[in-house]
Amino acid sequence: MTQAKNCGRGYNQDMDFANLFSFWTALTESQKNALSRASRTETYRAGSLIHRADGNCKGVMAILSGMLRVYCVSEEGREVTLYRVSAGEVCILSASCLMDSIVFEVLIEAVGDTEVCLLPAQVLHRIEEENAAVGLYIYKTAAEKFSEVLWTIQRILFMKIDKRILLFLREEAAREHSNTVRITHEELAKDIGSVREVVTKTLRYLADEGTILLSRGKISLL
Amino acid sequence: MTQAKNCGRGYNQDMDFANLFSFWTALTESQKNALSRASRTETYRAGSLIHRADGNCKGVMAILSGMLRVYCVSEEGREVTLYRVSAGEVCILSASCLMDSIVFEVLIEAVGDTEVCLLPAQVLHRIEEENAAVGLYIYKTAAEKFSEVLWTIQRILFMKIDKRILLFLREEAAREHSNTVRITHEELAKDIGSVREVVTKTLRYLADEGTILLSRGKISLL
DNA sequence: GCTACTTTTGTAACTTTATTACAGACAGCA
DNA sequence: TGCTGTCTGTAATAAAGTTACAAAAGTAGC
Repeated sequence: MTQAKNCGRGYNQDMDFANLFSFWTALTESQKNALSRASRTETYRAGSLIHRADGNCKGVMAILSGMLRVYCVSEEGREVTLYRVSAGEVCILSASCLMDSIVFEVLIEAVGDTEVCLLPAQVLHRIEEENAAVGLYIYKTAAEKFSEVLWTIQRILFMKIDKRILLFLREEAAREHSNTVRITHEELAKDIGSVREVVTKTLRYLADEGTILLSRGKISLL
Repeated sequence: MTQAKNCGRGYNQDMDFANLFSFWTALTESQKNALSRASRTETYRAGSLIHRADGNCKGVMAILSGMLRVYCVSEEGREVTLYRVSAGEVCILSASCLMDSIVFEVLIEAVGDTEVCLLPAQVLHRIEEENAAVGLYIYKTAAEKFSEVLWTIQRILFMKIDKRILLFLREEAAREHSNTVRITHEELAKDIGSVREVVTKTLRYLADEGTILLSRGKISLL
């Protein structure tokens, strides 16, 4: 029914889109057609920058495979990860230009090689003016993400470094169904909003204590 | 036309509401009537708590006079101010229960004696189901506030304490059209996300340097 | 295998900020 | 005037971030 030039190749593409984007069912047929025709898959190399702080932005993207990292940077280059977006989830801040009178100073990069289904900002913007459900979806999804970010921030502000590290490792372990997490101290530092040297020292302390086991590029929970 | 039992007593109450709440014009007559009848003014004493972290919440409130402070607290009781809401502005996080699948761990207190026009959550929730503009307004306003919060957080994470203090003082001075700010070190510490002792020391340094002038309960910019 | 190179980890000295603890200064009021 | 509570000052210590450098582990080319 709806025709996607680039995004998805299933028998029932309408259902594919509906699974990726929860506002899909609120669209008219012609809106669905316009969006699915404008949609396209994009592939990003590990480490490549998808979104900068300046005005222009790509649009709403559903992650098909891989992972994105949304983070902010200080003038000196210190990074703090706000959250990650994994396969099956939607990245909304890559559509920040659709939210007027709001400017987010955030960057988005691909963690591993990442494939997304992109709904371009331009087309979404046009449809938003016809259909209030689109605007509602965008702002609601953004607000949801921000509530997550607030939790992350509260951890950084109030929790001591050793607890933050352990909490992060346990969450990662649970997500990957393994008690070994493949990550460098540098990455871990960015994820918990700290710096590499402090993370290294704290990890060493936790290892001496017998809580974790360290090896190059990976950490095992005991 | 619309009848407000408690909120406002002007000749043209419809216009009053429209000035306070930008979604007002998108409502039907009966919705306006229902809301304005359910609305009420509430007065809070300086320092009183308006919103806790738990589930229940009051609703959307426009500040008529005074000021609210939205902040979060650590387990040990350390407070960090996220933002303030002044007369003429709208407090949206006091309606957090209207945003489903979102939980904000924030508190709201009255800074000075404060008078608000409250649109109760219950009634708003009913109207939201009939009129998409209400939901859009709520989530959009929340997203806007969060973008402000993100700036505040970035300051706390990346900016040194002396710059943060001076920036805050200059903003306060501009807002009050006076280069003397009435505030205690304790309050200032909460506002910039630090602690009183550090603020006292830094202020002393700035005073010795000749940038500011200190006296009990107030700080003057030179 | 050996060497050159990159990435990752380790460590130490130092700075900044937070925590803990206590004391003095000031203002209002009984 | 003295009492009381709030506000400010200070110091010792702990936690975290910064700067600087080096060792260890992995990778690629020969």
